[in-house]
Amino acid sequence: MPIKPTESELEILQVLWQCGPSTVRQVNEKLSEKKETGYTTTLKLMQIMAEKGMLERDEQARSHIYKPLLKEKETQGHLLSRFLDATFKGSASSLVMQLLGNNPATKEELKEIKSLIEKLEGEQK
Amino acid sequence: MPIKPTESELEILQVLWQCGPSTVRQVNEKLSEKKETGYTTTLKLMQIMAEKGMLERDEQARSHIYKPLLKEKETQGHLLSRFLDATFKGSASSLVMQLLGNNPATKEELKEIKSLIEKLEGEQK
DNA sequence: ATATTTGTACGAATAATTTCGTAGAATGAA
DNA sequence: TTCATTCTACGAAATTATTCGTACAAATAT
Repeated sequence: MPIKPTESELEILQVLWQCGPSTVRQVNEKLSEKKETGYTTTLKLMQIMAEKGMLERDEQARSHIYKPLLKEKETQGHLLSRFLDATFKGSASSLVMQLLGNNPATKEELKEIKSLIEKLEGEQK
Repeated sequence: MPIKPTESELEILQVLWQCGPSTVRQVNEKLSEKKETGYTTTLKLMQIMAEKGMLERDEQARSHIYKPLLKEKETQGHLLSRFLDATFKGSASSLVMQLLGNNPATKEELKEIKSLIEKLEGEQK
């Protein structure tokens, strides 16, 4: 059973994936751009995540440096597949319909997706 | 801010969307197919959902009949857009890539999606 | 050297969600 | 009638997630 990060944990992972290994302060600063967040709150969360095996920390320096042990794509994949089941009863096409129908995608995104589909159709034969 | 059903609440909504207005027992029976669930647990949840305005209940008969006040598509849309932001930083195309890359879709699904994209590309111009 | 700042540790308060036990009313069967 | 079953109501325990205060060690500045 793959690890399921909570919402707050995911926010932290996003920062680490984007910025690379970071200190609590750096992560907290980044999170604070979006929303009010206490330093010790972020600290505690990251400590818990380390305990859970989501993060690894380097205690060499006084400010510990954390890095993600979960891979971005892989985690997105797990979360997506859970979400797909819970919300769309597993129907990928309903999800995509809903997605493209509502959230207007850019022309580039559409082209990108289309070419992926064509590639898949090719493979499938 | 749209209402955000919790996971358990969503499971109940799914049953009601699929089966139409139902009693607690009917919902509980349906849920039990998938996983162990106590009757009073389901009852309590549905009562709370009614308080929150997610369900409406008809108290005419002794067994109250509940029906969803949230629309399926609409709710899926809200949940999806939250999920998209939280997990894919809002990038619809990454989500679709991940989705089609992993969960193999059928030929029909792919065709369906492709024609939707072509329609959208047409509109956009 | 002493005061200020910056860091970790950690317990515990708070909040949100889920589960369950028990009471008692209504219904149905023996 | 009397007993068993099927409901709702509801409080409260159990669980999970989030937030925060305080203590104190290390580093830095005055």
